[in-house]
Amino acid sequence: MTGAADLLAEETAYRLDEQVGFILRQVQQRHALIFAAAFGDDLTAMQWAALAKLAERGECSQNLLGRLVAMDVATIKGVVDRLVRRGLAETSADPDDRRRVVVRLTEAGRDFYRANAQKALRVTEETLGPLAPRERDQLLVLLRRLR
Amino acid sequence: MTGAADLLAEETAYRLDEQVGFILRQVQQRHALIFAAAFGDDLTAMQWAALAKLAERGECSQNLLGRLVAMDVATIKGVVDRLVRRGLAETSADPDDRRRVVVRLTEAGRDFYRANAQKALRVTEETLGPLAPRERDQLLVLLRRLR
DNA sequence: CTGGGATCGTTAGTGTACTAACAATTCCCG
DNA sequence: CGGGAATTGTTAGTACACTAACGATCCCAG
Repeated sequence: MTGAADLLAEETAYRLDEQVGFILRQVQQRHALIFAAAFGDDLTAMQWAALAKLAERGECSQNLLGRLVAMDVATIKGVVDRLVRRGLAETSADPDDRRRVVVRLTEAGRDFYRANAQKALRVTEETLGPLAPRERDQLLVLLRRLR
Repeated sequence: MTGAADLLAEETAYRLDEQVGFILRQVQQRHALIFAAAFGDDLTAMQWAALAKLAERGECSQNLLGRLVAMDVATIKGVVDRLVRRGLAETSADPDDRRRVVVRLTEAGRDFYRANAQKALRVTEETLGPLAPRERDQLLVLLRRLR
């Protein structure tokens, strides 16, 4: 069990194409393409995520929103700024805690959400398209454990 | 089977937390953290990917390298520039095709690859840590089909 | 009630990612 | 062989993503 086999084991058996991180990035790329094809110049996936979370939970502080959509403080600020610029969200000072900025959807934001939620579901659908229903469940179960 | 159930079906049953794209992004974030913990300020995952591919295949044009590591022309340029700035890679004009820039590792680049390939494997290992061996295989098979 | 620690938000800096427009080559077909 | 099409690379512009440093505010223990 020693000898040549050990030498091979010591060789750097590193193949980029087999590493999860590399594959993960490519799956993300494909998902981004599908999303962009569906939403075009209207909204990015990040902006949609923030908007959808606001629709789901109602208004909340910018900081909390960031945690809910897994964006750090610097990133969520940019995303909120762009949603505001597009007239889909608005911000105001929290009277109870003057550190806080409260973010909420505008009427246009709520309309946009209602008009596009189905389309967003189809993006997920198309992303998982190559898999059978059972395989999709399997994948989601496994991915969730790596979160 | 009609009535209230139909109304519910028509409701936007969109839950951000259940969408592949959202989960995928969080898994990527965790992987990036693990990579950064292992490689610190030495190199980003992108730079490592390009370096590893160059080690695997030897020199090649910047354009081809980009395709091999799934980065578009603008992105691969930035990554190569940073590898060159760190002294890990170098570029030269291709005498046979004057449009092309040939990229190759320096001696320092090859040393860095040999010194860190095992560490890169451990990053993959740790990313997949929560899964049993059989589950890891399952995940990779499914992910590859979504590429 | 006060002072130190935690929280919230902004800014600056670096590094992906992608698009679009452009210039320089090279290729190939008529 | 000549000229349009395709390939290669650069640049500019927008949008994530994270770190670090900073100021303002809030909270709580002594």
